Amino acid sequence: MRAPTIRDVAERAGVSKSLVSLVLRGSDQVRPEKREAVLRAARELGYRPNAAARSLSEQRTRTVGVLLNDLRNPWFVDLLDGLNSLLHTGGLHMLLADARLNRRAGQDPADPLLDLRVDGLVVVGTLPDPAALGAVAARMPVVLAGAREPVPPGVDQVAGDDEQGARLVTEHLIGLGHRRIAHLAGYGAVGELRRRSFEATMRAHGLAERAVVETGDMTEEGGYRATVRLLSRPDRPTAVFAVNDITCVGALSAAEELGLRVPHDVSVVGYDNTSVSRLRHLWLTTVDNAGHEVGRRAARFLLDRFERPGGEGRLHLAAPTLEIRGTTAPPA
Amino acid sequence: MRAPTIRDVAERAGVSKSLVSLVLRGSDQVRPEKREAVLRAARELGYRPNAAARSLSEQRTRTVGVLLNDLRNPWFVDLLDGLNSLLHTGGLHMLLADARLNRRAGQDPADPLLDLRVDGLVVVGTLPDPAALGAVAARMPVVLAGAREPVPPGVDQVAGDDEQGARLVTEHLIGLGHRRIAHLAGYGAVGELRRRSFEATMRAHGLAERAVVETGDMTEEGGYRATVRLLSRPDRPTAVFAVNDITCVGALSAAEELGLRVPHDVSVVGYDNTSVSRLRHLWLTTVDNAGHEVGRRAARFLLDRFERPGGEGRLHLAAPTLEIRGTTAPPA
DNA sequence: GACAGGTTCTGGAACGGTCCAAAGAGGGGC
DNA sequence: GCCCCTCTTTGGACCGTTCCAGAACCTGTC
Repeated sequence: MRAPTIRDVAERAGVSKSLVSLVLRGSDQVRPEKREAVLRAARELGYRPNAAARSLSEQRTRTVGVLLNDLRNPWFVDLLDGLNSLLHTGGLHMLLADARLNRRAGQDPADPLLDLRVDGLVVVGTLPDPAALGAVAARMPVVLAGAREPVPPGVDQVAGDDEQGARLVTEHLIGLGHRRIAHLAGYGAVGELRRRSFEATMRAHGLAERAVVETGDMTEEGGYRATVRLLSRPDRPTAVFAVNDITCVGALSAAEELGLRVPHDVSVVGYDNTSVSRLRHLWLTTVDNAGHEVGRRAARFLLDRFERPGGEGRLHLAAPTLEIRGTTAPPA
Repeated sequence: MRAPTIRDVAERAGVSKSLVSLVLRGSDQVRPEKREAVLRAARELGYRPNAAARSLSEQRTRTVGVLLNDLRNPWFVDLLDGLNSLLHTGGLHMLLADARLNRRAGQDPADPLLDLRVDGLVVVGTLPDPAALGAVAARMPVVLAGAREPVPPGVDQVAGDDEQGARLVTEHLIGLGHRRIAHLAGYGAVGELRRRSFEATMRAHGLAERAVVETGDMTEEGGYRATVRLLSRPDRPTAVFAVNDITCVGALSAAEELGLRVPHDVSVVGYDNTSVSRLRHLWLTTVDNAGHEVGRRAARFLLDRFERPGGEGRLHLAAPTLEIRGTTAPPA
C-alpha cells in the first residue's frame, strides 16, 4: 500500500507525469479536459505530492525555521500567530524548534533546522551563538524577532519599541499625578532600553531626582525583594514600573504583604501583557508589545528577502500600546 | 556557492560516494585510514547531509509530527520536553504544528505534517477530526497524548491519571478535616473523569451528600462566578476543588471579594501545576500531571511501533502527584 | 498540400542521497 | 602459480518530483 505517486496519477489519467506536474502547479497551458482528468485521478487516488522529492528537485523546501529559546515564554505565541498568518499566504510552512530543548540534547540548536534545509530562519527572543548566526545568515535570510541585540550584517530585526513602551508607562503614571516613581529594572538589551527610556522620560518632565531604579533579575522573587526594599524607604515611591509582568506580580505581593493597597497606596505597572496580567485577580496595567504585528513584520521581511536577496539588515520597531487595568490610579 | 554534496566529499577524499555514505552511516566495514580521510574531507567542506534527499531515498523522514491544539496551553511544554528527550536519542526530529493556527488558515491541521511525510504523529490535547485521524492511523503510528477520548483502533493513548489526581485532592482535603467540599467541574472527557472521581472518593468516605458540584467553563470567569454562588449558600463549603488552575484562580478572587481568607476560611485546590499556580502571590495547592512522563511514554509508544508496527492501541496513565502549597489548610 | 506559428504534451536529465550486486584487493593453502 | 575466501570498495539503479528541449498536434495561409 505505497502512497500514490505522480506516475500513478499520470497512468490513471492517461497522460504523462510531466503533464500531471504541470496541472498540479496550476499551469494554464493545459487543455481543460486534460486538466479535469488529471485532477479527478489525483482526487480518486488521494494523491499528495511528496514534499521531500519536491524539495530535492526545486532546491528549496518552502519551509522557514523558527528558533525559540523557550516555549514557556508566553508572548511568543502571539508572535508565532502573526508570523504564521503571513507565511501561510506565501505558501510557506513553519518549523518550530525550541533552542532550550535542543541545547540540552547537545549541539547547536539550529542544526536540525539547517539539516532540513529551511529556506529562511526566524530567531525569536535572545539569539543563541551570534557567531554561528553570522554563518547561517550568509546562506539564507535570517530575521531576529522580539529581541534587541547586535546582529550580524544582513540580518533583519523586528521588535517592540521598548523605548516608546516605557515612555507610555512613565507618562501614564506622571499624568495620574505620580511624582516619586520607581523602576524595577531588568537586564539585557531590553532591560537597558526600558530603564533608559524611563529615566529619559522622568528627566523630560523635570522629575530626574524623583526617579528611583532598583535592579532585579526579571523573576517574581526578584520583583518581590526589590519592592520590599523600595517600599520600606522613608520616601517610598507612589508608583512602581516593573520591567515585566512577572516582576510586577512580585511587586504586587510585596505591597500586599507590607499592608499597602494597590492601586490606592501604590500603583504598579508591568510589561508584556501576558496572560498573567489578564487574570482578573491581578488585573495588571501593562504594555502590549504588539506581538502579532512583530510576527507579521518578521514574515514580511523574510518574504522580501526571498524575492530580493542581499542588502542591509533592516530594523522595524512595532508600536506598543498601554493596557490600563486595575493596578494604577492617582496617588492617595 | 552551493552547499557541498556527498560527491564533493568523495572527490576531496579520493573515494567513491558510496564509501562516503558508508562512513557517514557508521559502517565498520571500512579501513580506518579511509574513514579518517572521509571524515576530514567532510569536516573541511562543512558537509551536511541533505535531509530531503535522504528522506526520498530511505522512504522515511526520521521526523515525527506533533499536533498541538493550542500553544498557549502551558502544560504542553513539559510534555514536549519529555517527548523530545526520548525522540532525540532515537535520532528523530520533532515537527510542531499548532492546530489552532492552521485551522484558521483552513484545511485539516495535520495536512502540512502529512505532506512532509512524517514517520509518526503525536496528537497533544484534544484531537481534531476523529475520522481523519483514523485514516492517518492506518498509514503511520499515531499516539494521543494528554487527552482522554475515544480513539480509532491502533492508536496509543497516554495521559495523566485524572481519577487518581482527583482522588489525591479529595483525600487531601478530607484528611485536613474538611467535610463539606465543592467541586468546580469542567467539561470534556477530562472534566468528566475528575468529577466522577471526586464524587466516588466522597462517597467512599461516606460524604456523598456533603459533596457539591458546580459546573463551570474552565475559565477564570467561570470559576469566579461558580464560586460566588457556592460561597453565598447558607451551608457554604469549607473547601473548593477546581477542575484546573485557571478556574481555581477565579475561585480565589471570588473568595477574596466575599471577604473570606484563603486558606483560613476556605481552602481551594487547582489542577495542572501551571506556572500560574507557582506564582508566590497565588501559591495554589494543585496536582502535577507528570507531563514529562506523559511525553516520554508517548515517545516510547511511538518508537515501539516503529519497530513492531500493528497491534492493539494501548493506554498508559501517568501517576500525578499532589503539590501542596498555600491554599489548603484545616477548616477553621 | 506544404508550411509557419502557436499551443499542448512528452521523454529524460537533474536533484542528493541509500543500497545492492558485483568488482577488486589481499592473504593463505596447496 | 593458482584457487578460494574474506574484507573493502565501487558503479549504477532508484526514490518522486521539476523543468527543459523538443515532439506532436492544430489552425490558418498561400
